[in-house]
Amino acid sequence: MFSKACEYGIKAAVFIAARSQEGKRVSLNEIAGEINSPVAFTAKVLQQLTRNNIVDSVRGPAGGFEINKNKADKIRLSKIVAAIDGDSIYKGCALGFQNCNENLPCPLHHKFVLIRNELRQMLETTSLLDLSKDINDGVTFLKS
Amino acid sequence: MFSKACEYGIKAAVFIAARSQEGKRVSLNEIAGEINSPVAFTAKVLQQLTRNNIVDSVRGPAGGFEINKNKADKIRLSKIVAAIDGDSIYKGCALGFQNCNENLPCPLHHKFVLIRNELRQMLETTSLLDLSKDINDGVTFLKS
DNA sequence: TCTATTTCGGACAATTTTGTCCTTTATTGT
DNA sequence: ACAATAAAGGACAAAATTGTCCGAAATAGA
Repeated sequence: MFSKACEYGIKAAVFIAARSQEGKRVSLNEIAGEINSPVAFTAKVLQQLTRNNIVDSVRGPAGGFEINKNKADKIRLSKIVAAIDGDSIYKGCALGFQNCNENLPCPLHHKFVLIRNELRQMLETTSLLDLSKDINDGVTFLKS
Repeated sequence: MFSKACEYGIKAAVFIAARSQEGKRVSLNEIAGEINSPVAFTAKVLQQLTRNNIVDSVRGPAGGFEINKNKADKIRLSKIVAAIDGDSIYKGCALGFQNCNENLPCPLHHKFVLIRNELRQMLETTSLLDLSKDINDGVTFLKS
């Protein structure tokens, strides 16, 4: 479904958002520890999120990553996924055709339309605020 | 979503099923030409399908691949996907956790359950016969 | 200013996926 | 038996993804 990079990206963003809601900035090491990901690789993913203005980074002592408290509700999952994996998972053809559509449908086109739209809907309506609340309420988890 | 190998596998299986419904056996070269895939790589994918008893192969002159006319309605898309990519796309966690469930849900678990079930439902109910009919009726296509 | 901390960024390495080439094996027709 | 055809299978190559390492740049505090 999602690439490893994207999985880490989503987990990291959710964790950063959760801590940011509580007014706390988190470091790369904290993040990697919390989401159980390779530190250096996670750093690369975080760079992508930073360049895409999804998270803000601060260098130096007591630096780290954060997400503006008031912006978490405006950052949708689709933005994170698009920044790392592109939007083909929720916009593209199931069989990889570039120009699959109602007029030139692939064998799965009609069967897949509903699923893709539902996935798209989910990604485009779910915000980091939603997800971070669940984490802070202890009803969802970033580790197994 | 699906790997390239799986995309080729689905396309190839649909094409073989379509031709088999018309009593025709098809060669590797015909298949690769029809679905626009690299010949040698497609051969590997077809081997996987053959080993999994999804298609039958016949060597020698006038040989090729076929799918028993009466079995096409019993072969579900899920079987093909599972043979090539495994079942994690329609059974696994969106964030890659091995033990994500109602008791230990990842941040996306509840939002993803519906989508995954719908995908699973689609893959487990769609047969090669269904898909091959559309091809033979000229309402869906294997090439762009 | 100096040091410690932390992200940034480039280069590199390992692994997986994708793709190629060539030999072997089976089968058919002559 | 022989030649031609087509899949099977092994070895290898290229590309993409995942992951590591290390020095540079920025920043805060002493």
